[in-house]
Amino acid sequence: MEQESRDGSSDDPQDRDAQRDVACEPESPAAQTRAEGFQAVRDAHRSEIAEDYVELIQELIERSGEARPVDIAERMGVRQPTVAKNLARLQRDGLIRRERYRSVFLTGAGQALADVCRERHKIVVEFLLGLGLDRETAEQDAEGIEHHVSDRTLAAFERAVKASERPG
Amino acid sequence: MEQESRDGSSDDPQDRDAQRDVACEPESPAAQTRAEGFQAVRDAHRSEIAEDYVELIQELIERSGEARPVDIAERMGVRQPTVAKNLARLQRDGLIRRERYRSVFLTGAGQALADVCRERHKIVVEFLLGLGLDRETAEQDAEGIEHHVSDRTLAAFERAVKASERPG
DNA sequence: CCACATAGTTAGACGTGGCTAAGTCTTGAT
DNA sequence: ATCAAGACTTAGCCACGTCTAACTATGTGG
Ligand SMILES: [Mn+2]
Ligand SMILES: [Mn+2]
Ligand SMILES: [Mn+2]
Ligand SMILES: [Mn+2]
Repeated sequence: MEQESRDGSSDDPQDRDAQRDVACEPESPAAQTRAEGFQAVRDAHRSEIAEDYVELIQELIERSGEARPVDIAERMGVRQPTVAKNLARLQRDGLIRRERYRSVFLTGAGQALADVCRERHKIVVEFLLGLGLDRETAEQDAEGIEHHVSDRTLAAFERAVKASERPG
Repeated sequence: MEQESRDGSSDDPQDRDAQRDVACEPESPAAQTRAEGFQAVRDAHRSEIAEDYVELIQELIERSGEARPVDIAERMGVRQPTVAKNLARLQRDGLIRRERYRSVFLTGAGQALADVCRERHKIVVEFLLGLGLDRETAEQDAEGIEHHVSDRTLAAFERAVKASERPG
């Protein structure tokens, strides 16, 4: 149970991982590379609420003229005080404007974020539909997947959507 | 700013959403369906740590004979006390066994979960690779996406992987 | 056999994001 | 003009998941 006993001859704690990687099976990312992946997931989680809220707020405003907390709560599937707290964070982060007892509006930054998220959401949904999934499954899975799709992967999704729409 | 003013004639609060859906643009899930999607994402987030940990623990045991907290911490990209707390939750939930100052082992339930997660992880990675992504991007995005892929979507991914491997 | 490096634990802080209960504001109906 | 219903806020609770600082156990090597 001591840090060098499994690696053999190394005296330097720095090269433990390199040693372990060559000593074992071929397919495994370096520990640090792996850690970056998990870090990226944690980062995505921190922006997820903001992204989903501004997207929904934008849609509510377009479709019904205003975004009321009660409607946000219903569509997010949470209680009103939860929405209140999250809206306070969005305001703190400069994504929305609001006055007490009034509906919510997007700032410029909020609009910009909403535009990006809506487009990304649309691409992910269409990609999943192209795989043959029903709309409800596509929508539900996209709601989670969208936050974990890198630019490269989103581009790949977009290519696949175009490829299956154009020549079809 | 009152709950019925936009829907027209309804007196019954229950059918607000149906009314709104027909009144506006065609493509938008019902509020409740949408809420289920967000709920599914929140549920996935609650099991995510457990899934990634048991998967990593299984791999460490297979590759080096034991799973030490310090190695988990390095690969997860977090500090040791974070691992300690998460392992305590895993133990509470019956996924791992451990004694103080010793390494970690999976229970039967932990093994079963790890098996499922590893297989799912592999399918998602291979699917992304099949889209033409580099291995590092595929691994990193898969680390997040894997937790938001329903059974149906996973099956679709698997079909796509087989289709691109077999005839190629 | 003992010291020291390393691993592991504990304590305590913090922010997020959920909830309930209870209060306050607004507004349409009477 | 009032009032009741619904929307919004506030207060306070909780669990999770991250961190730092400080302490304790382990086991190897001198
Ligand atoms: Mn989403
Ligand atoms: Mn979305
Ligand atoms: Mn993962
Ligand atoms: Mn994984």
